[in-house]
Amino acid sequence: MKLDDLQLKIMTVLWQKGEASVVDVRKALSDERELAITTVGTVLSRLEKKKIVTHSKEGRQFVYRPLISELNAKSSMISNLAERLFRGDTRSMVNHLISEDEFNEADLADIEKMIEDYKKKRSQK
Amino acid sequence: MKLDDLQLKIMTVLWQKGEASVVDVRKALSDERELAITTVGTVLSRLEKKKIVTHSKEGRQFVYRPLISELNAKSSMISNLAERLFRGDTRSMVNHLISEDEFNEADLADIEKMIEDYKKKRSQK
DNA sequence: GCAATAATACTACACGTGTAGTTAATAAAA
DNA sequence: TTTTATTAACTACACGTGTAGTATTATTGC
Repeated sequence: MKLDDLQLKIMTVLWQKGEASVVDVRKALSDERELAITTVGTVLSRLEKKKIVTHSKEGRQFVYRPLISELNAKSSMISNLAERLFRGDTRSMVNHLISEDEFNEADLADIEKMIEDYKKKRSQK
Repeated sequence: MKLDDLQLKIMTVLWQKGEASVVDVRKALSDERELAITTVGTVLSRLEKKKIVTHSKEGRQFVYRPLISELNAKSSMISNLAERLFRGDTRSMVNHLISEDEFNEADLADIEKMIEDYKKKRSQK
């Protein structure tokens, strides 16, 4: 799956709120960008055509809900990039992040902790 | 910077070979996709317009060379995604990879080793 | 009941990209 | 020298996306 910029912004609002009307979405984004209501509406119906969201009627207005989870969407987008950049080898992607992304000591320690935590969690499952 | 699918494929060839003519690029990609020479040419000149590659004349044909390194391009694309998905927090991206990407024990060990190696390398610089 | 308002539906347009055909220029072959 | 092959330039078109105006429909306040 692939979400372009505005699409992702809008999905983020839906994930955050659980559900939202066109007006809600527009308002949620108003800090960073001033969009016409129709713009938000258009994008939302396109997302619906692609089965990424759905809507139900609440009075006279549509309330949209995501059909895919944030986690899934992110995973999918990350895998997609890993596919494109590292022939699907996500380990290489992690390696790139570690060795090129200017993490400081503390960040690295954090990451090591994440790994330990994850190992622990997994072993007890 | 942003490279779409075919663009990235073509850049990958250039990075690999250092430089290549339109015919070379086409041939290098011929295993996975059969493209018209003009298609490759069109994409290459668009990339040139965007200052991502340049060319020089070799006899009657153009030889293209990348203007940006593979490492830079990848970093940029990864940062871009991290920006979009995690508000720029690459640590979160690593965390997502670790906890959602179904790494096995060996992978995790690998990653820990990468971190150690990187730390070591950095400390002696 | 009618006018104003609010909401969605429909239409439109620019831009980047993938894709490739057609044309023009040039070099090689006959 | 004329024909043929090679190469790049130009043109074209479909598709997805961002963006929003206009039209239509439904609601509500008077």
